[in-house]
Amino acid sequence: MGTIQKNLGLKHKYMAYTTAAGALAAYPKRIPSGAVAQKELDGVGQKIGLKIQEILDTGKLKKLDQYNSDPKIVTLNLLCRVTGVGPAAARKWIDSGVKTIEDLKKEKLNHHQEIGVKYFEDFEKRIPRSEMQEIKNIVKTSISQLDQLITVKICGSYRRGSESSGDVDVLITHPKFTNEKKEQKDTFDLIKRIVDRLEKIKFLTDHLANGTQQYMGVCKIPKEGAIARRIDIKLFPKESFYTALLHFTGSGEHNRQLSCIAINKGFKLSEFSITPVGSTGVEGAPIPVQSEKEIYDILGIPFRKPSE
DNA sequence: CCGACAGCGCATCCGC
DNA sequence: GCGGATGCGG
DNA sequence: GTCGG
Repeated sequence: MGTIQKNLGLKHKYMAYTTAAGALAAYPKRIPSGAVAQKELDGVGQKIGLKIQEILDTGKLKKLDQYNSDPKIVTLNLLCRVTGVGPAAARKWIDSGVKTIEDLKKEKLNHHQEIGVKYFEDFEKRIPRSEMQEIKNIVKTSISQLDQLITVKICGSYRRGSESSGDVDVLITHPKFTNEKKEQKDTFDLIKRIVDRLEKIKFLTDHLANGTQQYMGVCKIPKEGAIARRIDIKLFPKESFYTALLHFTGSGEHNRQLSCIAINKGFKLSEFSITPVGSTGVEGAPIPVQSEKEIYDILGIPFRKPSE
């Protein structure tokens, strides 16, 4: 239900379904009824409570079956799997008769969508940890040849120790790239130089977005039969690096927990900084941190490695 | 009853 | 050509 | 869709 709401353009309903599902999954006991679910679980209200009851009673959900038997919804869900295609573009094409990915190839697409269609199958394949390690080696080696001072971290589920990942999330920083010198970022142009280099060795094959702070593109291990992978490279000023590292290592659930703890203890934690928040709600200057552990220390909770 | 639900970088579109 | 709005992604 | 002001 959540995915459908998202593809319809109702992203907050999507969030509502996602949190409700998360609460349900995290609940240690069996839920005997929709009413109990609504009472016990944060994020489950009347409507979802009734849906839970229906599933308990009948084993299915009428509303969901209705959606799944609606050809427009089925096509919507298909088209939205293409990266670069969202609710607005999908709706437009469905109205003009597009039904399949093959149909989509004949439409006028922007660059991002062209790449999305080109690698449609590849992008849905998981990346085994062994391949992530190969990718990490290529990226690290190549970047260190460019400038030894650049710090490179592969984040996401890989950093948490997962046996497979959905994409490659690379975080970088440089001691000379600070908030103060950020204004010169266009001349500094670290990302562009890195992208050039990785392109030259045939690692990056296509680009989706190529800015001064953020790159999104496609990479392949340069060997026969390799699968195309989505890769992001993000540059953070050194003051923000460890909060960013924490944030992009996740998980999303872990981020929400930390954020909640931070608020309770009078801080605000984001990917950019950790700041004190006074009782009046006024936000203070960011607290400098030089490791992830220091952030845990500030929050007064024991440090847990990403893999925990 | 009604707004928040994160905020932002990049590509592209739109109006001028 | 330019500034702002929109779509999209993570 | 859910929560909270």
